[in-house]
Amino acid sequence: MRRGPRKRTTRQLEQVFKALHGDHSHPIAHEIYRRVHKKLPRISLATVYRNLHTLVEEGKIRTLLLGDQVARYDPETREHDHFICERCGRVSDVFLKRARRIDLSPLARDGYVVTTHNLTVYGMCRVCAGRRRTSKPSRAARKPSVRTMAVIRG
Amino acid sequence: MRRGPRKRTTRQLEQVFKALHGDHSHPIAHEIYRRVHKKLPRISLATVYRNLHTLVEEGKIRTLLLGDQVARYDPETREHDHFICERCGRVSDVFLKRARRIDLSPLARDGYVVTTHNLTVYGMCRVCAGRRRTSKPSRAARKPSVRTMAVIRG
DNA sequence: TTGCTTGCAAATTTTTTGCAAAAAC
DNA sequence: GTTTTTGCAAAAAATTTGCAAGCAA
Repeated sequence: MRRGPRKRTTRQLEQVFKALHGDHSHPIAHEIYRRVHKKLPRISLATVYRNLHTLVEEGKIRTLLLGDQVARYDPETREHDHFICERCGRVSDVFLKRARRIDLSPLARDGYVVTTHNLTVYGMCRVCAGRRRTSKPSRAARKPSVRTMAVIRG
Repeated sequence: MRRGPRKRTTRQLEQVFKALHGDHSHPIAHEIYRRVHKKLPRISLATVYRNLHTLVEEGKIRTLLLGDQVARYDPETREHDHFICERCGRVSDVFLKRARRIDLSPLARDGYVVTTHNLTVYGMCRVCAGRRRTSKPSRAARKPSVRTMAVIRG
């Protein structure tokens, strides 16, 4: 999972990991920077990016590229899927049972060698489904760009 | 699917659509620009982007955000999935039978309202699976960034 | 000490925008 | 003729990189 020189334990690396550990909000790099900045006011965004990459290489966190062209980071490394609320923008972890997951055998029969797959579901989260037409959409985590309206987000 | 003033038919719009029509290679904007540029040497990249957006709004093509933070465009508007070859970078359309697709009912039971979902599969395409360890990976369509090694691309 | 890591600034990459001129209808 | 679209250049937004100085081992 890693090659090259062994990594050193720096305050910056530790804090970047701490900022993400146990969090299920799938923050983007700048949000993580904001969090770490409170502990280490001199840290730079570049260092946050570099440490996020380090953590990904070490398998401690994962990068999520869910379709808004901005990388999100997830400390949940177990296999799981994601649900994106089209109203509030929140990204939730979703654990579908293995048996309920996708049958990819037709691909294998077709000559493809499958290593992994990714499933992202779109719709309304529980909170927003409740509020249905009461309040107007809040763009919580992220601005849903004009484009994302008619997009296949993969 | 559209609002605002009705669109005018320009040579630029026509050529952008032609450049994509019937193509299954999922090109990025710059590749489309390159193609159209042969026909209309004075076209600008901005115009290509604007026309791609127009075509998406009209439902003639789709935007694919598959995880490399670069938008791809697909003239195939029927519901389908994608396979990304981790060796050559090629993106293939994949049509899995409805019955074989994902059972999302657990989500509904959990209070989520599902509108769409997206499935992307990773592995080796037929061509590369044949060549297995003969030739070294070519980064055909796109550079697989270092990051994409340990990423959940969704 | 050695050499990986940081902070800062500048560079990259992809996409969007402002605006006057050109093209559609 | 009026209104949309284009081309060009500049702006934005996200991420990466060069480099001297700082720190971990």
